[in-house]
Amino acid sequence: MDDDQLKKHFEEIIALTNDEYEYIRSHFKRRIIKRKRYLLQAGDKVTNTFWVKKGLLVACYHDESGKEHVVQFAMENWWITDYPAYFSQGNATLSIESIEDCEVYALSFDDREKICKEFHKVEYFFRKKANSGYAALQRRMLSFLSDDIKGRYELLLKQYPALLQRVPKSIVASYLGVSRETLSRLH
Amino acid sequence: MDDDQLKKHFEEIIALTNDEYEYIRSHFKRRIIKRKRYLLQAGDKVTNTFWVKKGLLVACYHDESGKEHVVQFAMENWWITDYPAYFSQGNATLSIESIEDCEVYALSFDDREKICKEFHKVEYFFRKKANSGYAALQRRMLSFLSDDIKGRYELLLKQYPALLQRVPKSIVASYLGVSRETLSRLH
DNA sequence: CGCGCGATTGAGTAATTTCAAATCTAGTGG
DNA sequence: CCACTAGATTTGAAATTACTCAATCGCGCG
Repeated sequence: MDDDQLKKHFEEIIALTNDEYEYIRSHFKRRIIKRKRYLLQAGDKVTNTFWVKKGLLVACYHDESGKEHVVQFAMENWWITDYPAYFSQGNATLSIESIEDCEVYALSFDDREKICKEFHKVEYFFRKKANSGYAALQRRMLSFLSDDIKGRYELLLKQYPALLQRVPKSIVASYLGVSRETLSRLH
Repeated sequence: MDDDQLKKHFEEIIALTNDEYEYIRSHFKRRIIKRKRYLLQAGDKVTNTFWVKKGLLVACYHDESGKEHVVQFAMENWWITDYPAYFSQGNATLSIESIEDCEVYALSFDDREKICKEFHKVEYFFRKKANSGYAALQRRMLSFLSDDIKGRYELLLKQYPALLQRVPKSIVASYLGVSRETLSRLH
């Protein structure tokens, strides 16, 4: 019914027997969404985090004036949700929108805590994920502090060249914290 | 010889027997540093993360032009290191400097992994810490994307009022990503 | 062919930076 | 108690950068 891409994803960090994997897998709910749909909307209670099997999504914040600010991308094998809301089991500040048709696997907060309790190595897996996510976000933060727009764009280009092929420039601009016109004038 | 502030810190998240705590505690090395000293310098191999018992420090990046960019603060009960370098056991891009006289406890990467392996609940503790750190950093990132300088300053003021009493404004300005002159002109 | 969306370009405006100078403040020694 | 100094903060003015708004361009698709 489904290939073992999720299994491979876990096995990049921890070893799993088939039984263990099947058990873990049973806590995920498959979700198919079309391009340009909301997986999560600001205000919703955030119960799930999503592992992306296929497709591309963005987490963004809509400010009072209606402007959209891109907080996070997620493509294949990345995880996405409104983390501050997820961890505190509160309501979303962010929205998550699909840029392409997507296949994602939802894992609820409670189930995540449950499988972390049940398997020490799953706890380890998510600790490692959290650590690398933090490191990546800190690099982005540092780039905001010390690079000009061109430098930020080039870092993104270097780190995720594939992403820029798939995301409209206006959304890239928002991720970089500049207007689309300014991004367009870089060269 | 030392009070149990570190124990209390762990016990905000997990329960520990005295023996367990003493064992965990034995992996930390106490380090005293005076104001305006480097705990870590760019280029050093990063082996430790530091829990702050007393004092205040900043992690900052010195760019080619010599400008200083503040990536992180740490005061009592916070943790600080150059995380990207620590997790990859590489060399520091950041420096860590004390703003006040400090007492910190160093935990090496290897020891951290060791006690995480030995105690499931310690793994849990550090996963929770990583999660809340990530959420906080994402809030800061979002503030950079969607707030103007005044908004960013007010958020910092709201979240960490005590911090602003202890940190020179020029360093706060750097943390906010603006020149000290601009911060000074806010009112 | 024409529509619609994304990307680019132009021009004027607003915000921030830089550099320089002035002011304030806490600590020190007379 | 006062003068002095070093460091931090504030203020001023010019230069730079990015923004906004508007118009145009380019391209894929019905």
